[in-house]
Amino acid sequence: MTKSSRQALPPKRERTRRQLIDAAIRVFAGKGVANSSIQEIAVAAGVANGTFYNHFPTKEAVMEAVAVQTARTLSERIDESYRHITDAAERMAIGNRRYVGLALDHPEWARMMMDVVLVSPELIEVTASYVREDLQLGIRQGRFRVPSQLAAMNAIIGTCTGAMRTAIAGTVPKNHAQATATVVLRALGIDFDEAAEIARRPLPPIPGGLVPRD
Amino acid sequence: MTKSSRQALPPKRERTRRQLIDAAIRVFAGKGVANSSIQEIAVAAGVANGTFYNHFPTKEAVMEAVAVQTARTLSERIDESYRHITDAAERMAIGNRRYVGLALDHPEWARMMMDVVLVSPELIEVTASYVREDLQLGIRQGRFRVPSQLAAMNAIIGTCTGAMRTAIAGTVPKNHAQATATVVLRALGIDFDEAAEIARRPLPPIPGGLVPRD
Amino acid sequence: MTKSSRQALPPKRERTRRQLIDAAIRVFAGKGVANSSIQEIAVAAGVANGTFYNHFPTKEAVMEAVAVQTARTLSERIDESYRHITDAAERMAIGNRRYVGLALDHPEWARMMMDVVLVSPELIEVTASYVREDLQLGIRQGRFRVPSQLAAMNAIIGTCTGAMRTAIAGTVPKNHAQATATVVLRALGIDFDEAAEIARRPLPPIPGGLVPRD
Amino acid sequence: MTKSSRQALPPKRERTRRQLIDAAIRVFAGKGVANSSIQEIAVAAGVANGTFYNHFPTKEAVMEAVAVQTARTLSERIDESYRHITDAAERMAIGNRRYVGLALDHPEWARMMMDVVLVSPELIEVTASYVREDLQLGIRQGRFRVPSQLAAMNAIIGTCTGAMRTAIAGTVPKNHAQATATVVLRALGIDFDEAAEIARRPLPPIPGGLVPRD
DNA sequence: GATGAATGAGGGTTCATTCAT
DNA sequence: CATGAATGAACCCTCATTCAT
Repeated sequence: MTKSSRQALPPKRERTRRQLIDAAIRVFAGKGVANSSIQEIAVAAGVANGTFYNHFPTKEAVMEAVAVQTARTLSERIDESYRHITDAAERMAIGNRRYVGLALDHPEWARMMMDVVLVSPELIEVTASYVREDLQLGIRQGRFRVPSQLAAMNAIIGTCTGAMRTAIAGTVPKNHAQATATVVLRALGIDFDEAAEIARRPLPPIPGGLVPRD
Repeated sequence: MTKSSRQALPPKRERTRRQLIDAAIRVFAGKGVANSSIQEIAVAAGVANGTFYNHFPTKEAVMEAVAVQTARTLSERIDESYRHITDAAERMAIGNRRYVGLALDHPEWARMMMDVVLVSPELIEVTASYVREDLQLGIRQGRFRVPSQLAAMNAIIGTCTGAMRTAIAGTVPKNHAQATATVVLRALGIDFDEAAEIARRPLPPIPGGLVPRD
Repeated sequence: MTKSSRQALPPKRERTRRQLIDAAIRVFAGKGVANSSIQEIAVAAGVANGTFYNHFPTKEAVMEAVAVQTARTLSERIDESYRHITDAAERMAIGNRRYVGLALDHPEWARMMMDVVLVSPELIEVTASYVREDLQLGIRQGRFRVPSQLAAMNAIIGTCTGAMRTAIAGTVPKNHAQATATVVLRALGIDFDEAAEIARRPLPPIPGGLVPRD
Repeated sequence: MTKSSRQALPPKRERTRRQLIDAAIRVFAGKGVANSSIQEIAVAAGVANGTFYNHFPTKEAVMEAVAVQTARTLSERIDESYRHITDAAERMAIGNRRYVGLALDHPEWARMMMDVVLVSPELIEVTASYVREDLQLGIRQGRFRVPSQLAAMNAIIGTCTGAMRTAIAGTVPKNHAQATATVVLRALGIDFDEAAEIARRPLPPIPGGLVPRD
């Protein structure tokens, strides 16, 4: 077959797969992961329900794909936006505020992410790996002092997760994202005034926005 | 008839209700809340499925009952065990370690609690109210310094939740509970060495154990 | 016990029975016979559901009681209101208009009656017996001429039933009851102008109203 | 493949739908609409219960399909059989007798039809529209004189319905259909002797019989 | 008689998954 | 590969009915 001889990846199959993932994201965001059926995803993707199974063996599989794509996209964009920052504390404060801000600006999106993570907890590792690098950087820099890496990771992710949840749930104070970042920095050993100051620094811009299309 | 002359309430209904709640706890602990059906709960309680509906209109209703009973029992026992402690920091460190310890000692139980909370997030308030009192006590005592109460609550609960989740998921370092308490105290403004020291103090005993029957 | 020594009928049992029938009427009128449960009737009657079975062996039994009481009450009141009318045609026109008027004034009531009749068609005989007497009277008087009594009964009851149904369903012309009575009289052999005139004559008053309480 | 090259529509879906409708007709005729379950219909159709829901969202939906198909078939066959008759009175008398005859010859069928109509009364309109045309034709021809079209329609349909019901219920006189038609004609203003004569005229034949297969 | 908790058959509905076309 | 009809297990929930108190 002569098919596009230039591009190695067969484009048709890949496109359908992407349609399904995108559709899943929309459906999950709209009705929550638990209330979404495969049929709805197929309809939203504009394909027959049987087609789903040519790409994903099960619902969890598509959730995993959604989680991976979402987390990867998010992490990459955030990471890129502060590539020039070298202080681990500041990097941490930026990352934390990004996630809380996501929950404030796109609550359904954030809810979907957290839903997905709940079902396949190992997927949090995609995000966690970025966080861990900054944590380890801070430790190497002597900026952070923690009793154990695991406890520190739990503190960072748990605090942010909690902050996102309250942000999604309803009204939060104006300084929610800053306060969250401040608390995290303190948990990592930065003292109060400096933590608060770092958490107030302006966020670097993100060229294409944080959330792809929507 | 001599029946308990003091308590007038017909015991039958209440007993069945209790059977159902207990059965729900067992079933939830065994297969997770999401995978548990009402029929299974009824069977586990040794009653007909229709009986369930004489007591709870829906699965969420029984989950609420489970959550309330669980959280209340737990909170009360923990609270009672450190009634004599006046330092908010120490109180906090005890409470935190209790919950992490629960996840280490009774992972299915802990998993069940977290499942239930996820479905009806408002139920976390039962536990949170105890936490909040210690937080406010610490603030009044000048022990804690936080950028916002909400952020602090998120840090406490989020960090502990994360620690419980990792404890449930698999292997954690021996000092997991201590490290978690230390990090939380640091997030609240206690400095490292003191936080670590407080988190190492022995836990007061709990007379009847933390988890009722099992 | 001295119980009312005067009244022969034990009043308690009879009162409960009546409560149940009245409650059934209310519930049936409110939600339709098919959607009404025995439990609802018991609750509406203010008794325990088990009590129902001390009075009626089954749902149909209470429906029958409802139908008999309703039809009897209605028929008796209507009959009494035109006891002084001797012309069978006029009697017929009054009866027809009463029923159509019932559907116009108390649609839920009428709907309930028709529901009940549908489930136990033999109960229509309670009402039909009154109609039949007027039909036979008219035949004896030489006012009516019909090919068969059965066909005539079907015409009278069928036409009124249809008129009631359309009345319940929605908008009908102002003269609906009159037009219905006119058509029936014509089916029985009265010529147009006289039929129309008879159907326009004023209805005799009904002292206590047609429908008991409501 | 030679498949029917003319009709492009995929035949599978339509065939299953038809199976379901036919099965519903059989089941409804056998046990009454109210006592028929969707599962029974599915079994009778030889498909899985879930398949039902690929075609009808609810029991009422299949009832509607049944009613429409039944009423349409019936009306069309009857209509066609007297296409050559121009006198509205005779047309009316034929139609009336057809329906009463249906109840006499195929009581379960007739019962099913009436059951279905009871649940979705708007479906009677399919049949009523044919009746209405003859009524209006008669009025234009000066054959009929009625106080209101609605009352006349109620008389026609109500009388026939009643006659069908008594026919289904049990014994009726030999001239039942004729007597019914006579009474209806009289309600519409035809005088007795002519009405009786018209109602006695022979019925035009119906080529394939009135009821399809059974 | 009245009570009301318990029963359990039965019905409606969903949905992940299969498979012939 | 895509299609989409069919499948059937599993679930939720209702409610007439029973029965010990």
